[in-house]
Amino acid sequence: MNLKELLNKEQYEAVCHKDGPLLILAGAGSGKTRVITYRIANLISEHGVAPANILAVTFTNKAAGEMKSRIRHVVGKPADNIWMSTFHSLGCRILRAHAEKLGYTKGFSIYDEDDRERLVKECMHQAKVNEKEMKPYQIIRYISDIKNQLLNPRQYMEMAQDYNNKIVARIYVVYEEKMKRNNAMDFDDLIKLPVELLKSRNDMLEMYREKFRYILIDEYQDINNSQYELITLLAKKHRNICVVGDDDQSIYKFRGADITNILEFEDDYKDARVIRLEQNYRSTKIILKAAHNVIRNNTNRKAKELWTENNEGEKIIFYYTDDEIAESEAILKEVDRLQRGTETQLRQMAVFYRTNAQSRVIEDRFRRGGIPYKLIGGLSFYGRMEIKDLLAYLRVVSNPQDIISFKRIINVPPRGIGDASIDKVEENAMNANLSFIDGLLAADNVTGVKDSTKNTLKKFAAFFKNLSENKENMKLRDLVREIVNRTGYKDYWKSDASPKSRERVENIEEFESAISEFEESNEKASLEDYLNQVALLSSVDKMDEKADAVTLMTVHSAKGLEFDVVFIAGMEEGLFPHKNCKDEPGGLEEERRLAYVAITRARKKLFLLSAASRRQTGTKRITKISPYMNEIPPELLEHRGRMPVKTVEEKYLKGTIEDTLQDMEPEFDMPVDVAPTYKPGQKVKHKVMGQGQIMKIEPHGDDFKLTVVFKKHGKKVLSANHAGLEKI
DNA sequence: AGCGATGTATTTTTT
DNA sequence: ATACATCGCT
Repeated sequence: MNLKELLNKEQYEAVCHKDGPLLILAGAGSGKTRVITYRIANLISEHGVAPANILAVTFTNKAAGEMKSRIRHVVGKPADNIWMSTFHSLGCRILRAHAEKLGYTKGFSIYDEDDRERLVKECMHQAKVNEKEMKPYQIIRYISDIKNQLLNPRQYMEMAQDYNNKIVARIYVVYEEKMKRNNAMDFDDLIKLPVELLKSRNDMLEMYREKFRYILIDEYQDINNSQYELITLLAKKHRNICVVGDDDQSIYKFRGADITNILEFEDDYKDARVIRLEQNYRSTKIILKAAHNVIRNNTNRKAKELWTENNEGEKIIFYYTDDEIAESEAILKEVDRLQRGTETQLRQMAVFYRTNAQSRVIEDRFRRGGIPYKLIGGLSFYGRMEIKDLLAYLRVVSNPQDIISFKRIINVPPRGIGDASIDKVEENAMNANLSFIDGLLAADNVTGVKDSTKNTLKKFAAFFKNLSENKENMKLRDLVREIVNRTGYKDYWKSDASPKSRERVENIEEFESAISEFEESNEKASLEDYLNQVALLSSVDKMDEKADAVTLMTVHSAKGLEFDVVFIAGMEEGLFPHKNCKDEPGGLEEERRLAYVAITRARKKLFLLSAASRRQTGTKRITKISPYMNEIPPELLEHRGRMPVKTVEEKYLKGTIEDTLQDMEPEFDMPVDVAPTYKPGQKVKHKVMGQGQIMKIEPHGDDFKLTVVFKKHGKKVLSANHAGLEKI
């Protein structure tokens, strides 16, 4: 392997660096993956480092798998001994080996946000917190933050000062108790608990420090506090830590990612070597220039500019459409044209959007237009209700302590078991110090539950107890078949002929074949392995590389990927940048980084789309073009679709009000049907002022403030209820 | 007690 | 639009 020929000067330096801390600042498309894989291969083949002594953390399991197979090409089978995965998979692997030391068993469940919310609701109930006071998902956010700070309930209790924090503290205590009783971990635990293990057990710390002599972390800019702690603990002794990242691509602040980790790496390791990769091999000059002109508006960043030897390329297309339907139409049209006209394959095209909700319209249009697509994230296969139900059935078998999963499926399909009965049985189990499943078996001791219900409960529990005891001897597929048939789950959906139910039956069958497939390709895998894999695979991991179809995904999911042609839909103020980011400190800068990430995914062709109006949660809103569009130099853009128009006011001052009626871009942020009587653009007549046009509607108490431009008197602000306007 | 129907608020992004 | 809670009916 002649590295000098394969790499540029900086890449070569990074690959050949052996011992000591190394920071690689790798811009978008600068060949980072290449550097990581060659560096690991080089450590093994040139420096004789044992693969088992290498730990590499990547952002997706897919990236890990790809790198591993490339390394295998160079060093062969020993590459399998490298620990290469995401942070959460790493944590899970450590915990599976040492669960008992922390008071869990190996079969612990991993709770996703959905399970967490169910649990939090129970906790709120138990801690006597009204759901109106704080919403469950807010509590989850708080708890997640607390766990990222590695705080236990007792520690947090002492710190909690203000009203909200005190409420959260009360719930957090109950939450942790219940999690432990359910033998369950959330995503945050998968990092927090390994840290606790290493901190409390010196033998464990020493063992893992000796094992992971060489550590490599990708996407370091998106690491949160607990992940930082974990890595720092492990790396402190040998200090062979190489981190790779780009401060301009930090987009996960909402889940605790802390950009200062990368900005301060050189303070943590004073002797750190720093290498910058600034040559871009991915995009055209025009795309790169546009990206730079957007990101340069951020103040909190390391100054830098990527460059490329690639072609100038084509102009970026700005597509302005009437509404989101027309937007999807435009995307479809362009996709179709590219697919026919050039050599671009569908798999080389992607549509990005800021929020998952935007995907539906695009999906519909693609489906009707006969263009195959793959949807990443959102309500994907594993997010479907029926699949989650089946997974809950499996989790009950794997972890009979998992009360949340039990409750999910205990009355699905309906067996006449209601909340009241469950509560009574659960309370009885608690008092008698029984597990939930044994509590069900002991249903006879409970008062106030019908005999028929008791029998159902007992039968139900006995069935799962039996499966749970025999799970080792059963094939996974048989386990699933047994569950699906014996619980009547499939028949339940089959009995209903609605298209929705038929789809569910199909999904159930697809699940059965998916599990068979898993079993065939992972012979030694247990039920627990399967459940872990399902819980920890990211949406991008589940992406089908082979299918020739257009990819639909959020900008967040797009990180680390690249496509020949990229469409970014919904370039509108309030959507991208999203309105919820306005109040958060640094929120707008983070949104801009998101835009930067989105733009830099494109190799050859970039489409940016805005719709003049958009329906959101049922109501239609007039939109404004995203400010990021103004940051891109106009000479890089080519316009398609309807023309952006000047404001009503501007037009009015120049011409007649009639001219403005056709094309206008009113400035308001109200649902159109909130003010039933008035609409922006509506021409009105006032007793004194005469003819005018409504430009802006804002809520004002129970009333609305109307901004009206009158022909004779210019702009006035009036109260909707008192102005006495007449529509004309 | 359990189920279905009606009314109402709404989550940006993800392991 | 959709999910979810609450309410009233069986």
